[in-house]
Amino acid sequence: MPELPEIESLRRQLSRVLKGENIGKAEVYDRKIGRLPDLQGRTVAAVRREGKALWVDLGGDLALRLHMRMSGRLLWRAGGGARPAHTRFCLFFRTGELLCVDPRRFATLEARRTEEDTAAAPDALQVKDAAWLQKAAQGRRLPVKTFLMDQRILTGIGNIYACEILYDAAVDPHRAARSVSRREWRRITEAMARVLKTAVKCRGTSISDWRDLHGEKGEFQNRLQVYDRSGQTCRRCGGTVQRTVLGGRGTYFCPSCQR
DNA sequence: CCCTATGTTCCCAA
DNA sequence: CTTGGGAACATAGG
Repeated sequence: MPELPEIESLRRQLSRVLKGENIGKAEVYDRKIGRLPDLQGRTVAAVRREGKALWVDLGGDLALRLHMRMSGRLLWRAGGGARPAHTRFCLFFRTGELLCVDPRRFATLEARRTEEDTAAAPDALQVKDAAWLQKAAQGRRLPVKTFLMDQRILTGIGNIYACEILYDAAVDPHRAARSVSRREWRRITEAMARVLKTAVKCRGTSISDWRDLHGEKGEFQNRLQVYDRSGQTCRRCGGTVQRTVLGGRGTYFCPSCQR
């Protein structure tokens, strides 16, 4: 479920709660999520984000890499108590517990060496160069929306924010990436920064079950312009928001003002 | 039974 | 070899 703004919200909250704290023990309840070495006594040095993945640096060369995929959630609680359904692992600290809950079991957890952090593609919040995007899109016939969601090109954008960004930029998500003009790439670049920064400030989009580290809803669902609004009136031009499918994902856009 | 779901990866055909 | 589309992964909810 989580995209860049949701993961960035988790990162900030995790950093505040975990930095400098020592791990008492780690328990994995679902082997499918991954395996862990003995982490007893390890200290959290930093929490970083790489696209939609979280890195928990544990000093030395050791780090945990966590990816929430579709339904993963992290929950911090000061006290103990019964584990929620679908809890996949737990890290215990003197100050509380960090639980990972993931109904669909797509999330991944791995212990890795810090140097294995091989960030190849730039973070969507760092991309400010329309010319660079246009170059990357050169010759590509795939829909511009699918292009923006390709984590090998740039990282962090998922289905909701791809829809919102293209709406903000007034570009039709079906357009072949290579057909997008420089002016349109400029609009997309600006929309990307605007939408993602605002969504981070709102601590993400709680459309169904996204909750932050402390179980709180985000606020960006109140500011969505197209996502999940099919059949409703476009706030910009009065047209009707349509839903189509691109790359197997529900895609929302306004055919009258996104060209 | 059908469809949908904030993600990634694999397979296949062109 | 590259590109793009679709299925698969696993589970819950409407």
